[in-house]
Amino acid sequence: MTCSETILRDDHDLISRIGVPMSFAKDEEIYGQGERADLVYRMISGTVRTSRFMADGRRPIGDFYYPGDVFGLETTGSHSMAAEALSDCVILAASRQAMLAAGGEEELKDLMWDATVRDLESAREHLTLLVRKSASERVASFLLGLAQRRGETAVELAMGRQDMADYLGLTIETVSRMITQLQSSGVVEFESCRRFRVRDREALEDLAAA
Amino acid sequence: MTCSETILRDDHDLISRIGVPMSFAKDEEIYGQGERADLVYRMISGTVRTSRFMADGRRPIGDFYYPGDVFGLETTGSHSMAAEALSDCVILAASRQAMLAAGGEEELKDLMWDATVRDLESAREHLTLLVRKSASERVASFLLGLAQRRGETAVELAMGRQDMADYLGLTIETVSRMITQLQSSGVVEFESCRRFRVRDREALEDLAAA
DNA sequence: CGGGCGCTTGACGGCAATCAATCGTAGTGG
DNA sequence: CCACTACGATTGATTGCCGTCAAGCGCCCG
Repeated sequence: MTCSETILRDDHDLISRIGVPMSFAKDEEIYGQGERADLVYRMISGTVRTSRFMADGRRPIGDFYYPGDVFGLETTGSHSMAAEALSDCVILAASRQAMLAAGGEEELKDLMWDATVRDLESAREHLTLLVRKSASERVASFLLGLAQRRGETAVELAMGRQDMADYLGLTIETVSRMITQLQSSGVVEFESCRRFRVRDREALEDLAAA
Repeated sequence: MTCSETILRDDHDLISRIGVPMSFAKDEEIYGQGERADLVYRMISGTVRTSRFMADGRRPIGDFYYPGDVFGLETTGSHSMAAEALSDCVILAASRQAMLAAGGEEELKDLMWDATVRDLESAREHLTLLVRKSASERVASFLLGLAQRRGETAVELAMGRQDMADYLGLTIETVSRMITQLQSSGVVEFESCRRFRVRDREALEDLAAA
């Protein structure tokens, strides 16, 4: 982990104002499960996933975080999940103490509120995704979600098949099969296994719907 | 829906101070999906479930709320899910306006923060439950959760099999089979279909574990 | 006593997990 | 530059769990 100097700063945001930019390499751990949570992070570039290791090897994924997202807040004092870089990342980090000193309690509260609300909405969306029964619906929803997060037609997948599978509650083989299926029905097109393009948005929405 | 007079009030809580007690009969709707959310509720007695109706008939359950819980807050202005009484209920209701006038912004913010944090933790727990693959693990986790929420050994099930099934992402038949299975292995004992007792807590924890 | 409703049980089929092999791409060393 | 390796993704074959359909049971209430 190294520090970088040339980072765009948005002075309207508390973290952006006092945060320290840090770089993480792919697969590097940002914090571990169980560690004390005294830093708050804001994504500048790259993608991060939070996950928890379970005794039997299953690995539920909490969430993915993209540029602009704030993460690392916990309602308790310690991290219930670990955070890892899915790709090379640049992340601003700021301590609660420093933020209190720099911006005051009010601004810190607002920041925490926004991040928590976002986490809650994300968790709810994830829940409805998991309750959807069929594997194809889950995969379709996931791809659609990515596609509408970025406006573009061609979307880069930040994560590999295993991470998708963990997030969707499926196996990597099933995810792969569903993707193949979506492709052969002409709904999406994978240029490479990490990059796809929506060919028939309406059909994709129908498959994702419910 | 009728109003009741003789309700215990806890004056340390904003809702308790100015809330209006309301009674709901079993299966009565407290608010509907899509309605404007300007009231906040606090359970006094009974149980409430929030759920969303989907086009194909599936009905994901958001959460169950028990005495003491606060619900009805939304991060947007309207209710994304409906709330219904699972049993006869008494609930305190207070409008945001009235709470602002009576307690001030600070106290309302604190209230919303606590309720939102609770919702988030609950959603995360629900997520790990759904990612658990096997039906028996889900049912075991659910029963264990209920058992540790109430300290007692004998637990009353507030909801029917259908609500359990919706919450667990299973069918009512599968839930029933798993319960039978748990019973015949001596882990729990159902005195009636709405009331059970944990016979071997350690075994139940093992089954729920992961 | 009879009807209705919710729960349980049974038989069967389908979908996704598992096991296993192959393919494709990227990275490495000759 | 090209083999060779390694790893992730895909595809195939088979198993097994859970959903579906259907019947039976128990309980409450009229």
